[in-house]
Amino acid sequence: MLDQDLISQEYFYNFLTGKYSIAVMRRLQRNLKEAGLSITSEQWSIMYNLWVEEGLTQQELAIRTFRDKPSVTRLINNLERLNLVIRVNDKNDRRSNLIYLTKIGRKMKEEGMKQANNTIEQALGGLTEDQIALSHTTLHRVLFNLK
Amino acid sequence: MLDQDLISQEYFYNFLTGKYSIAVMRRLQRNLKEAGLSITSEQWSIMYNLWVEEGLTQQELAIRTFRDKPSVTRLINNLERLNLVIRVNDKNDRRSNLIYLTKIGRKMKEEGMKQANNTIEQALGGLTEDQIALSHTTLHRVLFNLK
DNA sequence: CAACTTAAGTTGCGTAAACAACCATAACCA
DNA sequence: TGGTTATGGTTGTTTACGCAACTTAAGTTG
Repeated sequence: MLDQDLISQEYFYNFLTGKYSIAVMRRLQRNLKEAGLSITSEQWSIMYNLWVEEGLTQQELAIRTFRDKPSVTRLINNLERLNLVIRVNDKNDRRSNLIYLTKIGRKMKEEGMKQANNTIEQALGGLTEDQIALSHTTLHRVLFNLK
Repeated sequence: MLDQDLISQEYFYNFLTGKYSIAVMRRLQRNLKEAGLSITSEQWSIMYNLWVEEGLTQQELAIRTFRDKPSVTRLINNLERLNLVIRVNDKNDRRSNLIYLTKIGRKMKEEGMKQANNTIEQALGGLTEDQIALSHTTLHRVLFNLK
């Protein structure tokens, strides 16, 4: 095996063990904290989806965040305890909870998105538009393959 | 904002919340399980580094797996309980533990690597060599930026 | 409409993460 | 050489994850 192959292999295994995403999520966490937002990167991913659209069910949030139902249940529990979201029982389907933001949750959007964009800039610094677009395609395919 | 921009933004935020890596790690976990290996993907990442080189310190494993020291302590605890690795106190530096594989741990290499390669194939199916090489460059840069 | 299946959410259990505080040993240096 | 600093590892606390089992409500069908 050539050296080049070894390096490629290492890249694959880094990918496999989440090294890249650990790095990104850790940075997001840090940026949120430094901006005075005491939420985790996992909680951020729920909040992000609610900033885009309120009144989603937990099921829908699970799909959009790629987490399982129990994880969402507990994330919502914690966010509810932080007074950032509330569960509203769906009148039409009493099995479902519709998740809405509180005033505090809505107010957090501006700074929350700012820190997210900040993190992305830090992560992608020095890369060209083309490079970014291409890895977009690649990662999209990965998600498609594994779904 | 154009639709295309919205899609790009979504890609960024997926990246931020670890969606891709959750997918990959979950698949690795599943493949390991189906092959009868009862280790987690996190444990796999420790084992992988030991399959490459035995006798590493926990500190060195922390660096190579991009995890913090307490995480490695507990991963090694669990792997030791599974009789896959052992801690050997370093005679030259009594603060350090050198981590070695047991016979069982060494025997696991073949199937463990097979399932890893399997997972990578599943994840990257349908992508060209060029696409893979390019996202390699991109992700490498990300790691460099955030380190 | 009763029996069966599907769907939404919760709970239990074992594992893993980050961060801070801590202990023991080694290295530094004045 | 004695005190300070740096390093390797562990422990405590809170949060999060995956999987399986469970409850309750909806939908399906004979």
